[in-house]
Amino acid sequence: MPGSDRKIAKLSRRWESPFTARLKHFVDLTPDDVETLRSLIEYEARVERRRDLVVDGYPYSKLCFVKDGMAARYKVLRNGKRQIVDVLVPGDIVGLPGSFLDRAPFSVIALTDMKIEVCAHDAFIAACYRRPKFALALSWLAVQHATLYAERIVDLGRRTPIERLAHFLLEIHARLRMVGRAEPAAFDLPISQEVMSDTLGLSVPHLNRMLTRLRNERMLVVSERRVQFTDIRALEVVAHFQSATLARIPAPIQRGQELIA
Amino acid sequence: MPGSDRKIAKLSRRWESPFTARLKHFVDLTPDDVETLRSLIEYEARVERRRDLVVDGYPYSKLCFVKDGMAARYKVLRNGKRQIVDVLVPGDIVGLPGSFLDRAPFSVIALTDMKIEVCAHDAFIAACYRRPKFALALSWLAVQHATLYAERIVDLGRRTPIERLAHFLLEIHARLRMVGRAEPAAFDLPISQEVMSDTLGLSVPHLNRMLTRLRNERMLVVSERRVQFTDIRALEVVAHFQSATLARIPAPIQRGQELIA
DNA sequence: CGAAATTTTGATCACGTTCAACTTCAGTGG
DNA sequence: CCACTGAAGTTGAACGTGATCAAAATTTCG
Repeated sequence: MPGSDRKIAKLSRRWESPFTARLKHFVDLTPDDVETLRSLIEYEARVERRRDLVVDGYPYSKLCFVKDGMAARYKVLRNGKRQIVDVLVPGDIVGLPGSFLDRAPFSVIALTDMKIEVCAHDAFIAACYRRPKFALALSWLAVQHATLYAERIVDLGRRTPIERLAHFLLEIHARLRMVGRAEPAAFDLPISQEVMSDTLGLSVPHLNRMLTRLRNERMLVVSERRVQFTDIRALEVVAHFQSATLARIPAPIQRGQELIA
Repeated sequence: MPGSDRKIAKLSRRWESPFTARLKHFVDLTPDDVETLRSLIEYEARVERRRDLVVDGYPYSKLCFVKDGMAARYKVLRNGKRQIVDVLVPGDIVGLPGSFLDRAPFSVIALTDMKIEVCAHDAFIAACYRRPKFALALSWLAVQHATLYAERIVDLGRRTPIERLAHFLLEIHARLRMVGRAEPAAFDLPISQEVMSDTLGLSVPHLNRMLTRLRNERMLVVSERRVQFTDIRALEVVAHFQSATLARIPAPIQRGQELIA
C-alpha cells in the first residue's frame, strides 16, 4: 500500500516547520534563532479551501508561513480572466509582497485546506533590527521569489505551452522537495487543471491536451491528483529546466576581523 | 528649445546617486548612512552599449548600481528566442539576483552606454550585519522587484498586446519619475522596438502595429526615442494601471521601548 | 555617402482560444 | 440503492489573433 507509506514519510517530517526547513538551505540557524522565530508567531490557523487569505487592493499586515496545503497568488482582470502569478507551497510566505505595500497588489486564495503560522509584519521587522540575519534571510527569500517569477516570465513570453507545463511541474516538484514534501520522482498536486491553466496563461482545454501529450510521450503518469515522473530527464529537456541553487548567506565578520576588512 | 531645458533639469538631479534617491522613498537615510553606502562602492565604471554585464550561467559577485543608462535582464532559449524579464533604469541593481545564486540565472546587457557604481556583494552583505537598516532596504528592493515581475506575469499571461504595451510604458515612466529622470508626461526611451517586443513577448511587427494604434488613438506621441503621453488617463485605463506605493520601512524600536514590546 | 540597423507595411498561415457537448466522479438526498 | 447535482476532466469543430516571412521605407552611424 504505497499510500500509507507516503503518509508515514510525510508525518515524520511534519515536526519541523517547513519555513525553518527552507531557511536552513541558505542560512545557519542556531537553536536560539529558531526559538526566536517561533516566538514571533502570534497564532496558528486553519484555512479552508477557497477562502481568500489576502484581497487585492486592501491593506494587509501579516506574514503567514504556510505549514500545510497550497494557495495561489492571483489577480482578476476587468474581462474576468484570472492570472495566477504564483502557487504557494509549504514554507512559502503569504503577505510577501502584500504587507510591504500600502495595499496588497494581489489576492491569495487557499487551493486546499491549509495550516498557517501567523506573524505580525511589524513584529518580524522589529526582530530584523535585533537580528540582521533575519533581515538578510528575508532578502534572500525575496530574491529567490523574484527569480522564480522571472522564470515564469520567460515561460509565458517565449516558451511553448508544453514547455511551460513541463517547467511548472518540475518547479513545483523541486520546491516541494526542498521542504520534504515530495518523493524523488513523484508528488501530490491537489490542484485543478483550471488553476494550472490560469498559472500558465493557457485555456483549460489546451492545458488538458498538453498534459495528455506528456502522458502519451511517457514522461509522467497522473492519477488521483498525484504526479509521477516516469522520464524526468526527458521532461527537463522539454522544459529547459536548470535549477540554480541559492547561495548561502555569508556569516557575519567576527570581532577583530572587522578592522582587517 | 525644450531639449536644453530638459538637460538642465536632468543635470540638476545628477548630483544625487539615483540609487540613494530611490532608497529615500522608503527608508530614512542619515548623512552617515549615505556616506557608508558611498564607501562601499569600489569604483565607478562606464559600460558601452551592447556589452554584457552579466552572463547567464556564470558566477557573478558584484552589485552594480545603475547611475545612468538602461540595461536589460534576459535569457536566450535554445530556439534562439529571447525573453527580456526586466529593463533596468537608473537606481536599479545589476547583480540582483545574479550574485545571490551560485550562477547567474540571467544575462544583463547594456541597452545604452551606461554609468554604474560597482560594489562587492560580500562587502554589501557585511555592511548589512552592521546596519540592519541596509539589510531591510535590500529586502524592500527585492520585494519591489518581485512585485514588478508579478505584474509582468499578468501582462504576459492574460493581457492583450495593446494592454501590455500601455502597461509597460506607464511602468517605465513611473520608475524613471521615481529617480527624477522623467517629466510628468514624457520621458526618453532609448530602446529599440525589438527590445520592447522581447520584453512583452510579441513579434516586432505586431509591437509596431500596437504602437501605431496607441498613436492613432491619440494617447501618445513618439519621436526620436522620446515618448510623450497625450492622454495618460486613457492609457491607464487601457493598461489597467494602478500604482501601489511601497510602504516605508518602520524605524527600529527605541531603547526603552524594547521592554514594552 | 554607403552600409547597417531599425521601423513600417502587407500577405499568409498556424496555433491556441472559444464554445459546446459529453464523460467521469464525489457528494447528497430521496 | 439509485437518481440527482455540481465540479472537474476530456474531446471536437470553427474561428481569430498574432507569428512568420518578405520587402520597402526610413533612420542611424561609420
